[in-house]
Amino acid sequence: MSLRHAILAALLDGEASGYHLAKNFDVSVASYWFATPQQLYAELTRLETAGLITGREVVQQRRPNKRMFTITEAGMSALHDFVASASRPTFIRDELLVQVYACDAGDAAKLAGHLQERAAQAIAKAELIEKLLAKLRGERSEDRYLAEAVRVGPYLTGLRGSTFERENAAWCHRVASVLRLRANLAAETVD
Amino acid sequence: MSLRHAILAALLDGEASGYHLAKNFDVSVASYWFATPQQLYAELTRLETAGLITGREVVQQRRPNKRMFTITEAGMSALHDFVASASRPTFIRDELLVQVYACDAGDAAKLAGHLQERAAQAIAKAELIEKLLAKLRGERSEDRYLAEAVRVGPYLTGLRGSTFERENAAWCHRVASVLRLRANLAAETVD
DNA sequence: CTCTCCATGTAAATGGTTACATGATTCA
DNA sequence: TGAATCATGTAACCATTTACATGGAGAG
Repeated sequence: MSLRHAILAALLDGEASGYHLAKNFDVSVASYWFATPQQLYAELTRLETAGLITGREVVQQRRPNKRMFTITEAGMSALHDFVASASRPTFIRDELLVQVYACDAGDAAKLAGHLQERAAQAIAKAELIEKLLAKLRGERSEDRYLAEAVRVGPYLTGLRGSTFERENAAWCHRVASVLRLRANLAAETVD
Repeated sequence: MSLRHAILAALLDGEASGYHLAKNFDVSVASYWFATPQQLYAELTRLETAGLITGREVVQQRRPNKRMFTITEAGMSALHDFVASASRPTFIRDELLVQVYACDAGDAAKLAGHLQERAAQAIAKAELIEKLLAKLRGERSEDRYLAEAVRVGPYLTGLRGSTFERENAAWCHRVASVLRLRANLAAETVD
C-alpha cells in the first residue's frame, strides 16, 4: 500500500515520467524502496485516477511520446497524512543472508566469491549515494545544510542508504574471510 | 521462491513445528527474513509434499497436537545447491524511510516521535541478537569461535542483524534531532 | 546488422497479507 | 471474566514478478 506514497514522495522533486521514475528510483527514493517499471506504470495510472497526480502527454519527435506527472493538492494532502502515520518496523528479506545462515551445509568457497561481488556492488552504490549527498550539500557542512536547507528528506534518507551499503560491504568482507580461513583450516586437518 | 530455503535453513537447528518457527523466526533466521505464520504453514505443507522435509504428528494432552518437521536428505541437497547459487542485491522496503524522504511535506514533529519509538525498538532487537551471539560464543573470543565452531552461519547473520539495528537506531536519533532543530529554528523565525 | 536506449503497456503467475475459524489451557 | 498462549488451517484479497509486445533512433 505504500508504493503510492513512495511515488508521491519522488514527485516532490518535480514532474517526472514513468520511465524516468523507473530509472532514478534507486538513486533517489530507493536505497529504501524498490519497484519494477511495470509496478510504477500501473500505480501511476491508479494515482491519476484517484486524482493524487495529474499527467500531461508530451509529444516527442525522435522518441516515443511520454506522460509527465505532477503531484496535485490532493496528493500533497495524502502525503502529509502519510508522513504522520504509524509505520511498522521493516522486514528485511535478503537471500544472501539466508545463504550465509545455511553456509555450513553448502559450498562455502563459492559463497565467499558471491560475497566479494556483493561487497563491490555495495561500495559502488555507497559511492553513488555519497556523490549525491555532496552535490546536495554543496559548500556547506552537513550540519549547516541540514539546519538551513529548504528540503532535507532526500539527504537524510541518503545518509541511511550510504551507511547501510558500507556496513553491507564490511560484513560481506568479514564473512568471506571467515569462510576462507575455515576452508584452509579444514584442508590442513585433512593433510 | 526463497521462503522455502529460509525454512530449510531454520530446520538445520533441528526439528521444529510451524508454530515454533513462527515464534522464533525473527530471532534465528529473521533479522533478514520475515514470514507470517500462514505463510509458514502453507510452505511447510508444500515442502513436505516435495519431500524436502518430513513431518510427524506429536499428540499432546493439554495442548493441541502439533506436527514436527525435519529436513530430509533431499532437503539438505536442495539447500546445498541454494547456498552456491547466485542471488541479487536486496531491496529494502521501509515505510519509515519513505516518510522521512517526504518529511518536508508533512508533520515533522509527529514523525520525530515515531523515529524515537523505532530507535527504541531497534536497540531492543540489537540487544536480543547480541545476547544470542554471546550465548553461542560462550567463553571463546569471536575470532576463535568463528574459526573453531562446527556451525557459524547463525552467528554470522546475527552479526549483520545487530549492526543493522544499531545503525538504524543511530540514524533515527540523528534524523529526529535534525527535525526538532529545524522546528525550533522555524519557530524563532516566526517570532 | 545487432544491440541498447527510449517509453509504455497487458496478461499470467506467483507471492504475501488479512480476516476468519476453532478450542482447550493458563494467568491475572 | 477476560486475555494470552498453544496450534493449525482456509479463503479472499492485494502486491509483486515475469513474460510478452511494440517500434523508431542512435551507437558500434
